[in-house]
Amino acid sequence: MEIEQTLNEIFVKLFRNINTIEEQAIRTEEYKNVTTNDMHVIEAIGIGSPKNMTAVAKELGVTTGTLTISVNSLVKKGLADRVRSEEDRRVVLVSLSKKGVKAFRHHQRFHEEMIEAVMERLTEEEKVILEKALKNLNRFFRDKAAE
Amino acid sequence: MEIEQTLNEIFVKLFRNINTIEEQAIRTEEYKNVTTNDMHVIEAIGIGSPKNMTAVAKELGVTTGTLTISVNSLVKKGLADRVRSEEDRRVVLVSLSKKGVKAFRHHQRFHEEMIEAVMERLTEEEKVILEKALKNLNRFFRDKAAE
DNA sequence: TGGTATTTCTTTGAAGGTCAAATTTATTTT
DNA sequence: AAAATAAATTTGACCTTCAAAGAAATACCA
Repeated sequence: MEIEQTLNEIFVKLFRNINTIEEQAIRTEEYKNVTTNDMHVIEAIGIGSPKNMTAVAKELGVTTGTLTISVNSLVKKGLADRVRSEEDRRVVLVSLSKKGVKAFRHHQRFHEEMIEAVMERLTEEEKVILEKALKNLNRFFRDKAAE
Repeated sequence: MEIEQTLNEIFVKLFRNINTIEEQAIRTEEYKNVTTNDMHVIEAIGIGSPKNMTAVAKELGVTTGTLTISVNSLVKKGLADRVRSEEDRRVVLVSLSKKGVKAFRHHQRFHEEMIEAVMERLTEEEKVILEKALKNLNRFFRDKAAE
């Protein structure tokens, strides 16, 4: 009972504030004008080879129309480059600029820190249990989404 | 290494999709026009005695201007009632309507289901470990917010 | 008491993010 | 070549948010 209560409180806080929390982590001096959405799009573009709009939109689960607007923002801020494909001139390829890659790595560090914080003072055995619980959570979300 | 990787993937998904996930859970036939934000405000108003705008805004971490707009939406949808206080006529008291209370309980069930899903196949000992990890996460967020 | 300050809430203006539907441009199919 | 399909952008509408300004009521104090 006690634990269910604690879990519930944590989830409520998490759901309610997750955007704000992440936003605060992102908006340091250097990345003052980078929004959470910008950062999510940066993550989805990634540091590999350029991707077309449809692929990125699909990964993010947004329409391409929405992604167009997001990428406009990134390009305006100098975080991403947008190039028409030579093979198929309908296709637009997006990739991170130098500055974008830097932002990507910065955000990766935030994730790493978060994971370290969660793992803090957990033994290997305990980590395995945590993983199991989180996989349950993931499955719950997948099932919910499929409903 | 393996576990860190899994955790990272789960967190990325969680951060990116948490709103969508919750939205999908909320928007069943009966609550088609209830947004995630509506639901968060409903949670903050709660089923106890009426609350004034400032208190609810503070709990949600938004400005009172924002809350005014949110409450407009709830009132328009018949989910909340808004009454001027008799003691202090500057104060506006908001409370859930019958329909609002019903929505509140509906969302509570979503939380319960989620927690059940996470707890699935965890022993009591394992639950304690999960709680420990989530408290770490909570502390991390609190520290980040305070920075 | 009467005027100033403070408090509570709402309004306004601006900016992001989102979608569905319409449009444009390019490629594929027939 | 014409029609169908595909990729991306544009448009119009809605929701959420904030900061700043405004309105109304209460508190303070001289």
